[in-house]
Amino acid sequence: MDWIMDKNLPICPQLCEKLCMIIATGEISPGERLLSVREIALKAGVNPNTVQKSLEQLEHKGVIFSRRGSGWYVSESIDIARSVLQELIHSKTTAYLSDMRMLGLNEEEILTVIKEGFRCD
Amino acid sequence: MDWIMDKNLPICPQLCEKLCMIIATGEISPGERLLSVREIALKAGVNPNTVQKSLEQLEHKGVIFSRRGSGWYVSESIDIARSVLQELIHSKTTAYLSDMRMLGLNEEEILTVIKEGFRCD
DNA sequence: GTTACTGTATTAATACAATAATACAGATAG
DNA sequence: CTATCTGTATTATTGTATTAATACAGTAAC
Repeated sequence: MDWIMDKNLPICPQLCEKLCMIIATGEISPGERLLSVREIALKAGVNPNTVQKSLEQLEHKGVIFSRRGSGWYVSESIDIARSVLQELIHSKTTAYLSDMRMLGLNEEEILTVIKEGFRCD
Repeated sequence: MDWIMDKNLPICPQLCEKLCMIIATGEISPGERLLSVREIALKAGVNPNTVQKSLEQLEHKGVIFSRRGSGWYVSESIDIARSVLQELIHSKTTAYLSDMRMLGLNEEEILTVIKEGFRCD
């Protein structure tokens, strides 16, 4: 995991997504401990308060839980993390398609620009 | 043109996109006058200052120009507006593809979620 | 020339995200 | 027990987007 953040976009959701990926892919298993708030903040180059906020949001969704004074731990199942990612994929796709239609593209044209995007990296 | 804004997203770029669409589609022709700053603000339900800022950004790109005391007018060519839209399509697509890869999807899976998105509206 | 419309500029207030700097309390290893 | 690591909470500050309320100057119609 690279912990490279885009400083032009909101930090908090970026952190949530990265942490979810780590958990959904099994890089950290259920019951295992995450890096500490301060360690994540250091690695990502962001404020500990922002990390704390992200962790609390994931806790609210049931992805992780905290033991005060000990650390943050992955919940018993990674299905929650996976469904959070699925929800993200769905909402981002819906927003993208809405944008493209707003910009005057039909379905065929959308597929064309997507495939063009595949070639240009 | 509907002038319905998403209050959860930044207003200024939304206005720029809408105005660009109006011009690129020929709804207002080169040399023709746009609605006044205050009229747009009223129709879109936003602040006149925000409209002003959007118009200045489009002026900087050469899409429109202003005549003080008279109004805002579409530039002689609509090619500029069209290229601005093309640039928007490209950057939004690049950002979307980057997101999807960050979320662990490969090209085939991206095409799948796009086509699913077509069905669900 | 007056009126009513334009664009333009300025200042203040509000809301929010993120940072910064602490402080405190629980956990754990020595 | 103590030191040091944890999470947690609080307050202040910064930067940005937006709103709000004006004020001023140019344009156009009458």
